[in-house]
Amino acid sequence: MKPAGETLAQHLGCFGELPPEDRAALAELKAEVRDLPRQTDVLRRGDRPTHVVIVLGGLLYRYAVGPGGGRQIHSFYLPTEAPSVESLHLDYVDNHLGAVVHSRIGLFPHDQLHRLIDERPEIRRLLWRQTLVQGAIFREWLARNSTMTAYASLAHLFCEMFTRAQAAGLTNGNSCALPLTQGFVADALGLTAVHTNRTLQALRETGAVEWRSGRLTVKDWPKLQAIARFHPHYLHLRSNPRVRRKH
Amino acid sequence: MKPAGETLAQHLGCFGELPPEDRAALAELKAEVRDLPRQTDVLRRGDRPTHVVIVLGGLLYRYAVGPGGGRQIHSFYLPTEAPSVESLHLDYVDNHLGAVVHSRIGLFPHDQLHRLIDERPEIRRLLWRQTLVQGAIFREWLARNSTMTAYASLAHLFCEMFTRAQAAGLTNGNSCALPLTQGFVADALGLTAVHTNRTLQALRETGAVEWRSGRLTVKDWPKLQAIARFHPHYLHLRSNPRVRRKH
DNA sequence: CGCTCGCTTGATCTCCTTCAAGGACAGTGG
DNA sequence: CCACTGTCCTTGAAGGAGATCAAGCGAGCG
Repeated sequence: MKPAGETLAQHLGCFGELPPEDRAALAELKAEVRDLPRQTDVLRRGDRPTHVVIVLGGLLYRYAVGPGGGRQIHSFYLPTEAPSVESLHLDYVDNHLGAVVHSRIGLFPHDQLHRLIDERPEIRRLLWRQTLVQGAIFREWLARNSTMTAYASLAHLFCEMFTRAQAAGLTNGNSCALPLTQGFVADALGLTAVHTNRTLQALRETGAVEWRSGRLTVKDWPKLQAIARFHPHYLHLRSNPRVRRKH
Repeated sequence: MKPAGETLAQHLGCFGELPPEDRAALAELKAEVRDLPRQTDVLRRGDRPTHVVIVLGGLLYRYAVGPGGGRQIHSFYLPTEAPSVESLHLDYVDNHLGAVVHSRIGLFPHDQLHRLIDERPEIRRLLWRQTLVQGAIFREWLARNSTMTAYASLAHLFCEMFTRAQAAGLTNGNSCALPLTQGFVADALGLTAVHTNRTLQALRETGAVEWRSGRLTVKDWPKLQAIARFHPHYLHLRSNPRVRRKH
């Protein structure tokens, strides 16, 4: 497997130009690699992390648990993505980070990253930007869960995950791994598992998308995108042919 | 009125210690001050701003307009707050920023702030942190709008706005200005104006809170907080007596 | 004085929840 | 090899939170 530092460089490269020296500096980062069994947490609310997490394999998710035991999932994290860069500048984390399925993560010590941030403005710029894109995703999820029907919401989630998988180089033709259960999706969309199931069936019948046994297959992207009203500008990806930036 | 640079310093001070030199450096920032009539926009989706906005008076809001014309409000911005710090590192903004009521804003040129960011690590840290706290607020709104009832959601919004007003030094005893219409609140909570109205009446009847003609009065904070299940940790405010951080 | 904007109320409809239960499948232990 | 168990998916029926449609009212304002 590629060293974790290179993976981080690849991820940051999704958001902007990264000079070769900076890329090399990232590649030299030492990361502790750790395996996470499914349904275990890396970070819990209130923790004061000393490392930044990068996903090397599997699937992570960020979530909060409400007083009634209800779980709100804030985001899913594919391999190459970095879910906790923000911990560099917040003294405690305000939600949980766990593994959906058995996963492998890398841990970069804060001090190493802070050194790079101090010395290399481009790395700083892209790390910062990465946290801002996270914020943009949260806003999009807010709008989606607040205003869209279950039907469109589900399609939207599929569009986003597929687009991000594409940016991460994880797609295989028109399909990618998405090892979630319907319960996880329900908690991301703010629905019940029952209704998610029924909505999924409706989506399947359109023939636009298939999602079975942990694998997502986009059979008709324009149709799926139309159902979801999906526009990837909020992901701030560069060099994705599908992304048309407004100038 | 206090110079805009000092206001920015005050705001950043809500999130962490700011050395006197840094505070002085901020205070020397030159800002263009501008008046905004109500219901006008400062930034529109796709813009490439050259300045960072700070609210000096009135009330701003960040929003997106869906394909069906539906408006999702992502946040409100009180005086002293800075809604567009993220534009320093994103090349285009992905939603609109407008004035709810007649407002006054300050505009800091990007290059001036970039200079401070390069030269003053503490300012950089707090500016970055400010953007991360924004992200935390979006996550909280996501969870609120996705999982809470209209009744609790409305209470939650009141709790948040009052707490933020307190941090900004804008409260007067147990009340603060909140010059919104019910339609704005509805679009923030993902409800209709009609249902917002009915929910508001239910909240009024509890005697916990009053919100009339643009002024919010918290008559029973513990009760309101209990209804909303409000915990301010996500605001990452320091030195707010009400904030109990988990260690 | 009339007009617009925002608040309020009523009646009906629907999307989603809740509760309940059956079935498919994998892992485990006898 | 086969019961046993848990997890996930699926389906049905009933109930509720909030949407939608429609209309009246009050206050600020040109």
